[in-house]
Amino acid sequence: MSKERQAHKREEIRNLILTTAREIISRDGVQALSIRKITKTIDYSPAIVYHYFKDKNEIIELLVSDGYKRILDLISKVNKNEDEPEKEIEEVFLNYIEGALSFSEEYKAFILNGDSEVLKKTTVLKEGISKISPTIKLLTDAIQRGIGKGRFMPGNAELTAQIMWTSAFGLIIKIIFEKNISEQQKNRLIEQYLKIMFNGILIRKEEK
Amino acid sequence: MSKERQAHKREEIRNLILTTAREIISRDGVQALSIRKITKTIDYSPAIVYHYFKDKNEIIELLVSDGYKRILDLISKVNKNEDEPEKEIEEVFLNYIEGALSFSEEYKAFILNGDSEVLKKTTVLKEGISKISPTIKLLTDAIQRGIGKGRFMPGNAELTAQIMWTSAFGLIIKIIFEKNISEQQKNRLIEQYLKIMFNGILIRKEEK
Amino acid sequence: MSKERQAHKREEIRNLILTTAREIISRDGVQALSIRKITKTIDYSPAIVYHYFKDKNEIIELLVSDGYKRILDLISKVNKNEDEPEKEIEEVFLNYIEGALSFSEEYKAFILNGDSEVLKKTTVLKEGISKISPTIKLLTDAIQRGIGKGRFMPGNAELTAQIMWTSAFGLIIKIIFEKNISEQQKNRLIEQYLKIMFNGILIRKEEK
Amino acid sequence: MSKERQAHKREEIRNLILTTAREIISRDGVQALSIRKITKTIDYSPAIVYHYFKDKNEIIELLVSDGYKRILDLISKVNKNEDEPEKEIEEVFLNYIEGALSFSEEYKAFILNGDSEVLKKTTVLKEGISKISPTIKLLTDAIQRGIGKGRFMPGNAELTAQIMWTSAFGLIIKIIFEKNISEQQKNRLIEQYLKIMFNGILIRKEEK
DNA sequence: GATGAATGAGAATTCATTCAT
DNA sequence: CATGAATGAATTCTCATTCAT
Repeated sequence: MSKERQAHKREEIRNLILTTAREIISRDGVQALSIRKITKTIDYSPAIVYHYFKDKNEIIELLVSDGYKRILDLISKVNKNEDEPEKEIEEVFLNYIEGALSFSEEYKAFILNGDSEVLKKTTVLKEGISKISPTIKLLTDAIQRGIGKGRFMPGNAELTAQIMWTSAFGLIIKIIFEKNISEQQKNRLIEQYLKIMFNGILIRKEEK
Repeated sequence: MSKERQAHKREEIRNLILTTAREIISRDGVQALSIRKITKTIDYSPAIVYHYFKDKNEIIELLVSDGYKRILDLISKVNKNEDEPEKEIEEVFLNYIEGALSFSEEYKAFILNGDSEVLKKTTVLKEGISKISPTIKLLTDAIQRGIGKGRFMPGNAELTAQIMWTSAFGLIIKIIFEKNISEQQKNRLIEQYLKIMFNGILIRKEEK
Repeated sequence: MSKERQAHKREEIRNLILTTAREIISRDGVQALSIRKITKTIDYSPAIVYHYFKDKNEIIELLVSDGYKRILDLISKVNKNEDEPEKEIEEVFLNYIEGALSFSEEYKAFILNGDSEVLKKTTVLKEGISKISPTIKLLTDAIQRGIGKGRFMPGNAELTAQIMWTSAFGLIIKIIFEKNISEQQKNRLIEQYLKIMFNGILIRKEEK
Repeated sequence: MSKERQAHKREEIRNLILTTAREIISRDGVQALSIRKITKTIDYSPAIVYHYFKDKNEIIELLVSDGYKRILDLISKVNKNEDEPEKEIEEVFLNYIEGALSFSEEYKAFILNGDSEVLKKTTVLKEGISKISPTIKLLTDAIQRGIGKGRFMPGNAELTAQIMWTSAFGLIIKIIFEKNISEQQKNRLIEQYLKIMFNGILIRKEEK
């Protein structure tokens, strides 16, 4: 077998393991992942895993950072909109929500993973997180821009980003858990989410 | 021993088991609950559990529906405020958030439980849910009142209730998972949550 | 089954496990001891061990302290001999050597065990050990007495005790390893050991 | 590549494997030696070992008999001292003890190896061994010379050699096992060992 | 009503070894 | 000559559950 062929084969089995792991996590949650389950599915001996990965943790971490990257990609493709940052933010969240829902079980598994390694990457609420997390930074920047332009209410942009994010997150998780939500209802919810975020529910005095 | 006495004793041990299970879940999370841990704590043999419960799952389910009741209690104690429904809603959420955070591990276990039995009770997003779920009904009513009184923006009150609920839910879950959020930061986030819900982030044209 | 009967049965199985473990250690060394080997021998499932013992370590520790106790017993039965401490010391070593050889494999396993828990109990060479180890204390005291009485060469009694002990130890270990030493040769070696030791520490009449 | 060149290369890798194995044993003890550890260190695949050695055991045995040779070398370099054989013997033991301690893990592995092949080489206690083992022969001869010269107490020189050897052995093994012995205490112990040994076998002036 | 005994299944790893290439 | 793939057998330990008593 040629070297490329061999490397190819190797990569194939690595991917087989990763894919199987991902499927198990999607189906049963990350805590249900076990080496045995993986290898039973692909009809190999459990020891084979240690041929391709250091340990179970390496697999989880690979899957996590992969999922993380996918989510980042969803957001970073958004077009800058200098004049109307709300349009930009809307696009971010539409992308994010649609994307998360499209690989929902994985999203659920990772974002709700209590593992401290995973948590490091998914932290959102800490003060100053907008300097660390690319997602929150992107949001915070857009909000700050909106404030600067006099389009958004003045205030702490990071806090606003955090609430917008956790609110979207809550909606996504609920949609994932409640499996039978119709497409139509889903869209109405997303629309309402955006409406409230941008306008709130209160009619302000000045408006009267 | 009289029959009542016996029944009483029986009830006592059942409660002992349930209470211990609840403590373990609160401390270490639901996935750390094991029959052995329960019975070691109360100094009984593991087998005793099967005298009082079908299996481990029954215990978890009981705990979950109990937690559900407690959450409902948190909300239903809120004082009606006819003139300013937003005050009422604010109180609902403050109660709800504080309450959920005060027994956080239980809340997490309960609300993120994938079991279909449990899901029936925690459903929130379905259209028409405001006629079924007391929580959402309460919220929807208050919002409807606000709209009627011309204080809230017109629109679908149920949808608004759902978004407000899922948004609070997302914030709560994130606070629970990211263990090291300071009390101060927590309060700032809750405050910002309420501010956005009520006012949104956008400065509306009419306000200029 | 009566309570005593039950307790008896329990004790029986505990002992069965311990005895089997001891046999394995004697045959194959302490590092070859495994839960599976024990339970395969006694035809039980591996899990049973954890019914009777916390973990594998507890078994080893029990066996070790048991062996330790046995050795201590060998020595502590020795009669004090105030006028001629050398007689007393001789008896100590005769007892010790004979005793160690009578459960030789166990002695070997434990005394050569590199496990730090075990080492704590079998330490001999540290300065000041005569205040800790009963064995060395007993020896040191007797030697000190001999020095005081003008029968032994003056010097550091603890050091002397340590060398006498390690020398006996070396002899014992070698006898155990070289399985085919005849009874006669064994006795000649022990005799020679004592002869060298004593003529070494004893001040002979002519020197006075 | 020429045949010699090839053989040379082959020998080189063999030695690389052996050297690495020796290092692992010295560092972590013989029971920690594993094929994987060897080959990971030298950046080869585990399978390579089976090209050069039958199995893991062959490696250990080679290492052991090599260690034996090294110990022999330590002793055989000692200078003959016709007039004062005790000086010669002292040098032998000082060399032996220092040498053994300088590659302690190997010494331990070697001397405590229960393998019958190895035991043949390390036997010491059999009657008549002084005609077979070079070490004991060397010692016995020196002692015999001492007796002949009227400097040592008359008696069976082989037995004396055996006791001197096993006593040194016991001290060495204990020093190796009890890892934290200070250099100072070590030297005191060795000194005491020699003092006891010699005052034991030496006929002192007063006795003449 | 209570429990001790017992287990089968499963968890993650590690290891020496074989074999086709 | 060298190796990557693969495995079977071990290792310790945990757990939910059953059952005879």
